Amino acid sequence: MTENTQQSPTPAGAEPSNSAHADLPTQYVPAEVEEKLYERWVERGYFEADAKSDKPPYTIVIPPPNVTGSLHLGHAFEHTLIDALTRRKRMQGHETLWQPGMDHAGIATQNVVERELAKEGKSRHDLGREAFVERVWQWKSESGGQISGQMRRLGDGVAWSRERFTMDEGLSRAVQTIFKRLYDDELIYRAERIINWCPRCLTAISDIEVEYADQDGELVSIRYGAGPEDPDSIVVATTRAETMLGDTAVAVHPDDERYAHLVGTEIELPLTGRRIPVVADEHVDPGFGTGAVKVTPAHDPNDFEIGRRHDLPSITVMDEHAIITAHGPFQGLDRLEARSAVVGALRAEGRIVAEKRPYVHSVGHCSRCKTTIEPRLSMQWWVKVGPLAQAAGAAVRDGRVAIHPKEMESRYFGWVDNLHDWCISRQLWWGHRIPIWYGPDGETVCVGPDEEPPAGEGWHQETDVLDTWFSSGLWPFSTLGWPERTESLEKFYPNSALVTGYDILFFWVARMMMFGLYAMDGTPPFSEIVLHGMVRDEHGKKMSKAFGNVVNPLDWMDRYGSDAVRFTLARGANPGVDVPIGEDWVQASRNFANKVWNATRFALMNGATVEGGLPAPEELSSTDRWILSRLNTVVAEVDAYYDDYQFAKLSDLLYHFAWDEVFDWYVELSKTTFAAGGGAARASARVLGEVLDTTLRLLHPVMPFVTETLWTTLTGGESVVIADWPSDSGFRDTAAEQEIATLQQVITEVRRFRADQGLQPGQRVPARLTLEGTGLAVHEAAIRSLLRLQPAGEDFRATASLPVAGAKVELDLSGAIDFAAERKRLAKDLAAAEKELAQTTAKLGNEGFLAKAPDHVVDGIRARREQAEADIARISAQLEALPQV
RNA sequence: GGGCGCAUAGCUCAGCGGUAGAGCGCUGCCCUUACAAGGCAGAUGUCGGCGGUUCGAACCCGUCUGCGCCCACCA
Repeated sequence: MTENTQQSPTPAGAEPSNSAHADLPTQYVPAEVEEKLYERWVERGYFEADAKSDKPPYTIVIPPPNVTGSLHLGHAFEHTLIDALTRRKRMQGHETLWQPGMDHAGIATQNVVERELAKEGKSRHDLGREAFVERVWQWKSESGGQISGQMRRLGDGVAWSRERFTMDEGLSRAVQTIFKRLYDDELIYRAERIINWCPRCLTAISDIEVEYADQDGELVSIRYGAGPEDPDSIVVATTRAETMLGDTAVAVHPDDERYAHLVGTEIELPLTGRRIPVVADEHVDPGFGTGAVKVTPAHDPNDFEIGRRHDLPSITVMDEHAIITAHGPFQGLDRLEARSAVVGALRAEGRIVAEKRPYVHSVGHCSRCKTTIEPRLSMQWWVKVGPLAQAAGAAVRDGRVAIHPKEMESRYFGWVDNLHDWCISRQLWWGHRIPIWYGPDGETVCVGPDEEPPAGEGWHQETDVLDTWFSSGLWPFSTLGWPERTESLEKFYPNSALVTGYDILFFWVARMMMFGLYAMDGTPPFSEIVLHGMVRDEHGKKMSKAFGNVVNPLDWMDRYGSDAVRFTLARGANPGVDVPIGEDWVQASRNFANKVWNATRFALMNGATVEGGLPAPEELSSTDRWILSRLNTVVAEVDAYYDDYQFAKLSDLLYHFAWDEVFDWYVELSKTTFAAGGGAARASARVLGEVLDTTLRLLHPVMPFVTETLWTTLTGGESVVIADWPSDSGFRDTAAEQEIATLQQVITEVRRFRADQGLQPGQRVPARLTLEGTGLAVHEAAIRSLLRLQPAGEDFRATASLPVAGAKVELDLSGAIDFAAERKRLAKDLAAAEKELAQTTAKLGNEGFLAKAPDHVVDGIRARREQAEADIARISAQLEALPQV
């Protein structure tokens, strides 16, 4: 962009000036303006939020991206929505905060840095904890900038001065504070349980970090007992044969008569020489398999519960790498090697009585590295979620928090109502270290943020860190300074809306609800939860590296501009539904941006202005009144869509209003007015200025860059970022709307005729217009211009007559006309109209319909019948007007 | 095993009780002095199948088929 965006506007009443558009090239080139505009916005502080402001607050926090990552189209999509919401609210006069920041993303980040180390042939253990963490910080400082750079490219209007990181000192303090409070309230505790263990990441993970997938396995049935001849042997089935090394019982249902005599006895566990008890437990389904279950308390969550009920020992047979530790021939084998080795050994003993393979069952995998999860008995820290989850459910049930789209509520309730305690400890080095200190005599002390850890011999801090979602759960208030009661916290908490993908409803949203309600004395963290879908490719397929359909948004932004990418994403954003996106569609959006650009250029060339008040309606042409009436309707509709988070609807509406109505009709109709000059031209120039000014402001939240360039050029205003959001003036002119609709009908019909006749679009045709009684007389010049009609000369000889909507257009086609084709076409139209007439007449003769249908429907049918009658008359007249061949 | 959702034009999707829509794609004509990244005109659908409710169903109910997603201690 050049300096002239800062020029003062065309003076009121001046002749159309060419100065403003002089430097606007004929095509919009995003790369030339976007970066400069963004830097200007930031320099001027438009995106900063003032806690002291007396404007009403509007707050949205960024779903913090992983520091090590880079933005993908999903982020671009999410940011487009958030940015659009906040930009609109800013224009509406709110003190707007779009809180930026990033997440330390515990496991994910640690994995990335470990991979880097692996390239150097090192492991984190070679560095040691301290050096490793230092290395991660270094990595963070290198890659964190990448994301903010991408956000700038996107045009994200975030308050950069407030950028936060979940491992910041302040946020760490928030973590420590809430941990301490939860601990003191006995909502955090330590317990030994079966947890989901990732043998690759070497840490516990929570239930929702496990992804289940159907997988082929082998179900083997094993005879426990003295041997095949033993009448009291019991057959059990398993897909994880290696765990039998840790079996400490066989369980049967208490009512199962087949096994009743064995309950309380002991049975031989093959391969081990051990004898294990047979217990009766309700959990066993007597109808499944043989009705008997092997029990491995140390390696299966169900078995753990059974073991607890029957006071069974737990025998751990695998280490943290899932290598067999049990003494014997299997020691040192990996779990899969052990599985086949155990089955082989059992088979050799004749103890395998049945095998079923493939046997499809659901297997859990680490969501971070896809390694098969190994249930493992271990000591971990837990959040007792009962009371927290109940409050989180209640806040939505009683309407304090709304979920959009509403269908997602059932998922939310299903989760918070059936939540198991949350395992929050991770055996990682990157993260918030749990503020617990253990004493020499087994004491446990939770250390608050301002407290000194216990000193002295034998005290040491817990080595585990917290689940990364523990800190992101505090994000809506930790970023505002909590636990301090800062001005920002007072001003911007609760947040207004929370915009994020439905995929992290449980991971993040539910946790924020729980922590927000708990930490902020029952005030939910936000009042609206807006869940968007996932970005997919143009065929609706998930984007993934494996499919090779991953798109780098920067690539598209480079080629088509940020506005095009944003507009495409917004236009696909139906609530809660996945959004497919393809390059063709981005091109279409780029074309739209270019269209807006050129329409504004045209307007400027014709003196469009925003100076002075709008002329009174009675001083305006019906064309002007029509577009102003439509404009205000659109303003109201866009507002309604925004309030309902209907981004696709509002984008589509603006696209069609701008392109179809303003550019293709209003601008075209106004060309003759501008050409004629005078008062009417000045009035239209003012109206066009008004329409563009408003349309650009309406478009700005979804297309910030092109609208900024054009709006400042058009209005001379400082920036559309801080312009007022348009409001519906209430002006409506249905008569003008009707008149223009008729005008459009006439023009379309004649154009159709011309096209059917093979007349070249630019070819001038002598014509006589009869417009009396149609109300269209004032539009004669425009009609002639749009239809390329010349005045009828002395030798005028009409060869085609088109009566349309009461108007009559006689064309002198000098014999070039294809009457047969036209007759055929009109006959087809006539048949359609007659069918319509028959249908509507039948309907109006239906007593049930008349009795039960609402008035407006009946009136609608009447109108259709009248229209059909009119069409028949019109087409008949056209047919008659055709010369007989 | 439980729950939710989706099947509408070639593709991707709106519409969710009263004449079947959009974008892209497609066909024809045009560089009509803002824009060919454009203009004008046009073609295209037994709204997944079968029943039912209704004066009227793409829309409501039932059912079948095919997909997708979420949840679950599927030994």
